[in-house]
Order: sequence, then structure tokens, then C-alpha cells
Amino acid sequence: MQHFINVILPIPLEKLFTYSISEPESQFLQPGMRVAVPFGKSKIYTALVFEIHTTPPEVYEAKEIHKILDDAPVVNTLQLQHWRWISDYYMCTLGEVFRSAMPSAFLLESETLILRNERGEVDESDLKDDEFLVYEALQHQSMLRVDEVSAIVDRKNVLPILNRLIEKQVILLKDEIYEQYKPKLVRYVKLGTAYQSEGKLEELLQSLTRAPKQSQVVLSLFQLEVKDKKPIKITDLEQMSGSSKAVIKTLIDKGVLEEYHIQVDRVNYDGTAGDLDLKSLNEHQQKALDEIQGSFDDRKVALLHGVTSSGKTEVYMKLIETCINAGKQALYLLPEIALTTQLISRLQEYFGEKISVYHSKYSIHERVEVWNNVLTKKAKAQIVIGARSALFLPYSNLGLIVVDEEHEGSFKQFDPAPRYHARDAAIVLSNLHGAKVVLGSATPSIESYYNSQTGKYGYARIDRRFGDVLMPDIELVDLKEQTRKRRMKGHFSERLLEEITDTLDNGEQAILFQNRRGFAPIVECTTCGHSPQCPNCDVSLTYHQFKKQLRCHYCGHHIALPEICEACGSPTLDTKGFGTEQVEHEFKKLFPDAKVGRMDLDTTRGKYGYEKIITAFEQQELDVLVGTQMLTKGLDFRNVSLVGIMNADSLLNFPDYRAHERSFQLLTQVAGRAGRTQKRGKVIVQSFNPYHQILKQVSTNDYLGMFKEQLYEREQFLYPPVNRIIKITFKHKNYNTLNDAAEWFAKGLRTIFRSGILGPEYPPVARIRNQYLKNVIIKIPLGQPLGKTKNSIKRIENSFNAISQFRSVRVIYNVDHI
DNA sequence: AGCACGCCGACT
DNA sequence: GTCGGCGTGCTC
Repeated sequence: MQHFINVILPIPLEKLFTYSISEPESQFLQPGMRVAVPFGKSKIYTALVFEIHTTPPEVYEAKEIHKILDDAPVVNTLQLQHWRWISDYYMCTLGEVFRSAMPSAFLLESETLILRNERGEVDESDLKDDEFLVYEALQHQSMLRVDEVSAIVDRKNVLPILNRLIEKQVILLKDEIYEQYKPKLVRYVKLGTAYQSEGKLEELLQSLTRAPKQSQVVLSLFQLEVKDKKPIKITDLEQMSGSSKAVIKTLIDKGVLEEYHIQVDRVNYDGTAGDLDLKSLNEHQQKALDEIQGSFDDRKVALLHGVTSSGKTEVYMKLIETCINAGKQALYLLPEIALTTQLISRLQEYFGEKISVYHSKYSIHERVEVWNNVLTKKAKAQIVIGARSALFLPYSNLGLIVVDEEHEGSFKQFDPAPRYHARDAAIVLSNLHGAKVVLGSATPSIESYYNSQTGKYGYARIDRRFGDVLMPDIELVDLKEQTRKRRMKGHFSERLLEEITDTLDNGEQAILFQNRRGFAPIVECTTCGHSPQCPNCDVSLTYHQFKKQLRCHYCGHHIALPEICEACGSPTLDTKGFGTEQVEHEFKKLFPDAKVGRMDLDTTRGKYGYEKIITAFEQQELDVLVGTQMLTKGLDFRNVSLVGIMNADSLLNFPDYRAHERSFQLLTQVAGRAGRTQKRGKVIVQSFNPYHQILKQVSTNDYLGMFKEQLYEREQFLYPPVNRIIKITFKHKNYNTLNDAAEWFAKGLRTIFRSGILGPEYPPVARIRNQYLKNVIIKIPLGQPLGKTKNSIKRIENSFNAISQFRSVRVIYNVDHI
């Protein structure tokens, strides 16, 4: 009987691919193991076994697999079911889910290597110039990569050259795949077996009298052995004996010492558990905990709605503790920016070694280790804390998923596919495991609050801050009036300046929030109104004072700040709008004695950039911190008594249906940074439109009012949560092709759905990296079956792709687009 | 997606 | 003439 496997390949193709395997391979292989398979003419990909069967494909001959990469499955069946759901729901392929779910070190690709053909007789005069260059390079190097050949002959397409060289028997090609993951090994030493006995030792020391360095090493080894009674690291021995690597190597070569390796984990927590006693919950927290646990009797998901600084984390910790005491795994999901050292160390101090962390700042090796620890159910991976990708780890026995800061839009992956929402995918995953989910937020998303009101989710609320600290006092300042009365100093109103002065005088700290990085968004000529544009994207370039540059935030294009207007030639360039850099700059002029720091994407690059700034602020080396929304998450500064919001309008005027919800959330979260200890915090919100409903709701902490109003609007205009939306983006380099294609597709949709089709419309930035963009939005009533709807859309896409003109237009689906 | 193949304009 | 541009089709 013949045996076959269907595999998932990490490419955006709908179908599974079938390969033939031998009888013994069929005995050995299981779904979830990786295999290397040949694909196309020359590529080797890492594929994942999805199923094993004996049905030969009808219309083609299945290729054989290249090799098996695992001894045991690295992906379990629950994960495969979860992936399937994600690919169906978010309209992408299994391969795309596969690619983003696995740590990249698990997905090896082949690389073609060029080797000398030792057996060929080379007639050098027979070689052309470029062929000779390759031949010559191979005399010095045993192998070359394709891009190296490319560099040598200074050509892009080197295949014709390589083919000629193969024909002339000069070179051979070899496809190689690499295991990227290398376990970290620490080198240890012990005394060679020949010298273990007492007598031999004497002899050895005698023989080393004329090699003082060497005998010093041996003596140090003894001292270490006696002292620690533990295996001895080479590095320790080096330090102890004060000798060089060379001396130790000599001893190893002689056989006096023996070297061995022990595999260690890259990520280790070396503190001890229980450093932190979880204070018993206060009555409000306890009540919330009871309500959540009570709701779990008949519902799987509960929403914990607790105001900022109400101590939600302690409630999660209790729930997690209960979960792991029951022998199950727990997952704590947070948005990337909220995964701060502050929070992680707090959890580690309580749970100690039971916690693993998984997020994007981890190296590919560290990720593989966490993956393997979860896979093999190591004790240290009972609890995982991570960003949305932590959802994809190979859990086998989840009992609880916490989704903290549930309202955060960054839980939705935007690019590339799969464009999944981690909160929703977490709920589906919990169903597969029979686990419970807690969604937590001070400002729940409209969707989740809606679900709690309709009874779909359980609900618990904490409306007191921990320690009964008062909610901050929020004051709105009318910028229009202030400007009219000439009370503004730059972007600072009189009230804000007063409050800052007070705060600094009291030795307290302040946070200034401006939701825009850079110095000023755009540069404009006051003579002709021209502002420099990005050549590749439809946006004005943004001014960054630090480097005196104009930059494009979409494609990274940058130029030096021009002296004169490129359109009219006059030297009257001025900045318009303002960002964090300018706030920092103005602040320094107004308060030359205060120490100010800035936190935004530009100042937090690098692995520890973020931590440095936070630590400096925490330790009060800085008086004031200027920043973007990075400031809003998971940070707990004891000494901050003032928060200034420089301009609330840029948030409110965003052109989409979530702008108000988002503004409320963001402003409430920033305000929550103020006064986290006994003294009541102060928040100054500057706006040109202080009577805006949302600002009023923020200042009176009126979540319910905001919710009702927003729900009403969403019902009127058929947006989530009362409808679903799918956004389709079309992308092409030719403007006309794009327009025709989008029109055609929208027309197709309208013939099927009649209503609920918006667009096609240009997005605010209609061209990025020289690709034109257009969006169509489909509103789907909740009653309409989603699977059928998606099938209809796919059918339209198929006929769309049959039109040759449109085939090169990219079609991107974004289900539940935020 | 990647990559080969094939056809076409632009230069050594 | 070759080189590299891009459109088209296919991958078990």
C-alpha cells in the first residue's frame, strides 16, 4: 500500500499539498510534526503534517518528502483546530496561520549553495569573464551562496551563468536547510577520568611543578569543587584561577581536564517565588472575584470592568492561582506596549518560576525555548504571559485565559495575514480547551460591554481605586478662549502652566500627553501654502527636529529639511501642528530648571530603550515625561500628581466610527496615571472643543453614558456590535486598474447583498509605497450566516481573478476590521 | 508568496 | 546582440 501525507505549507495558498512517504515513515509520522519537502523547481520548505492517508492523488504524481524534522509533534490537534477556525473566520489560508503561529526558527527554508565540482576537468580558457570570476572565487571559498555570486558578477539573474558552469562541470549545486535553533550550551570541566584517584593526583601536581599556570588551574578546580559541590563552568574556573583560555585548553588537550556541555535555557528567572505576598483582596476586589467565579458556572467569559488602579491584576492573580492549583495552564494576554518590566516582575515575584514570558522582543531562540517548555508541559511554563502571539503556543490543558486591557485595538493584527483579533481568538481557543476567559479593562470595548449586558458574558465591576484613592480631578481648558485672550504660551495654556509649576514646587511629577510623535506633522510654506510630499506615498512629510529631517511614516523615505520652498523658492517654511518633540522643546524653554524626558516610538527603539526612560522617571531623575499613548499602558508611577493632555482634538476628529470610543478610552487611561497614591491627582485636558460630549463623559467618568450614546449611533449606522464588518482593500500600482477593479468587485457585491456595501473609497492615505489603495466595507447583519456570506465573497473573488486585467490587483480581507 | 518562463524594450 | 523589465502560470 502507498502512503501519503497532506501538509500545510507556509505560503498563502488555499490547499494542502500531498507528498508520498514510505511505509516506515507512515508508522512514524503524526499530525503536527514538521517535514522538509521539495516545492517547485528548487525550493525546500518546512511543512507541517496535517493528515496521513493512503489515497493517491488522481491527477498528479506526489513527490517524496525530503526529510522528517521532528521526533514528536510540535503542534497539537487543538492548535490545528484553532488554526482552522482562524483561517476560516479571518479569510486567510492555513499556511498564513502556520507561518505566523510558529516561531520563525521552526520554519527553515532551503538555500542553494554553489560548490566546486572536484571531478570536473576545467579548461580555464573555455570560461567567459563572469564564469571565470565565479570559478576563481570558488578557489578561495569552498562554497558560495547565490546572492554572493550575484555580488561577484554584479548581476541580478545569475542562473544562466550557473547553468553554463554546471554544464562545463565547474560547479555543483546543493540545497541545504538549516536548523536555526541551537540550544544554548554552557561549557563545564571536570578532572579527567585518568586522574580521579588519589595517587594519580599527587603525580599530576608533581608533573606540573614546572607549569605554574597549569597547576594553579588544577588547584582552583579543587577549591571550586569543595566550595560549591556543583559542576564547574569553564568561565568560573578561568576567573578563579586567573588564567587564560589557552592554559585550560592545554590541560583539556592533555586529558588532565575533561570538557562537557550542559544545555541551559536562555530565559530564566533567578529570583524565588513568594518574594511578594499577595495581599489579601480588599472587599471590592473580593466581590469582583466572587462574581466572576460565580458567572463561570453558566458562562465561559466574564468581563472585569474596574476603574484605573482598582487592582485588577490581583484579581487575575487569584484566578490564575486557582487555575494552576487545579493543574491547568493559564495564559495572560496583554497588548505589546503594556508588557512592561514592572508588571512582569510583579508576577514573577509572586509566581516565581512558574511563569514564562513570550513577546516580540524575545529572540527567535528564546521563543523556541518557551514553545518547547509549553509543549513538554514544563513546570516553568504553567503560566504564560505574553502579547497576542502567545495565543499560538502549544497548550494542551488551558484552564484560564486573561485578556487584560481588552479594549486595546492592538489585539487585532493588522498586517500581515492572519488578521485575527487576539481577544476573540482567545475565546475560541478557550472553548476548545473547555477553559474560562476573563476580559479586563477600565474602559471596556463597546462590543464586550454589549456582550456583558446581553448576558453573553458574566460581568463584575470595581469602581473604587485601590486604597480608596480618589479618581483624578479632570479639568477642561478651552483653547479657543485662551488663544483669543492671548493666554497661550506656545501650546501651554495658563492653567496648565500653573498646575505644572505647583506640581514641580511640591516635588511631584507630571506627564504630558500628545498623541503624535515628531516635532510638527508638516512643514508648510507661508507664501504659497506648499508642503513637501512623500514621493512614494500620498502624505506630507513629517518634520523631526532631532535630525533636522523630513520623514514619511509610511515608507521611511526621508530628506534633509529644505532651506527654501521647493515650489516657490521663498525661505518662508513654517511648521504646522505639533508633536511630542515640540512639546518637549517648548517645555524646556518655559521650565529651564526642570528635567524632562520623552517617550515615543523614536526614543524607545532598541531592547532596553523603553526601560531606561521608565526607570529614570520612576526613580525621579526626571520631573516631567512627555509622551504618546505608550504612556497609557501598564505603568504605575507613584509620584505623578498631574497629567496634561496637550490637545484632545486630534483624537476626536479621527474619521471613523470608533473615534469617540477610542478617545474616551485613551483619555481615561491617560488620566488614570495621575494620583495613584493618597493625594488626589489632577488632569488638565486642553481642547478647542471642550463642550464635546466625549470630553464631558471623560471628565465625569461616565462610561455608561458613553456606551449608550455610542451604541445608539452604531445601531443607527449599522456598525459593530450590532453588525459585523469586513473591509476589503484593493492594492495596485496602477491608478486606473485599481479603480476599475474596485468598482467591478463592489458591483459584484451589490448584486448579491443589495445593501450594506460601502465604497469603494480611498483611505486617508491613498497611496503607500507607490501602491494605490481603495477600500470596500461590507456590513453584515448578525442574523446573516457568516460562512455563506464569505463563500459568496470568495466566489466573486474567483470571477474577479478570471479577468486578466485584475489578476495583479491584491485583494486583502480584514474581518472585524477595527 | 516565490519562482520560472517567455516576450519585449534598452543598453553594454 | 544580451540584460533585465514585467505579465502569466504553477507549485503536490
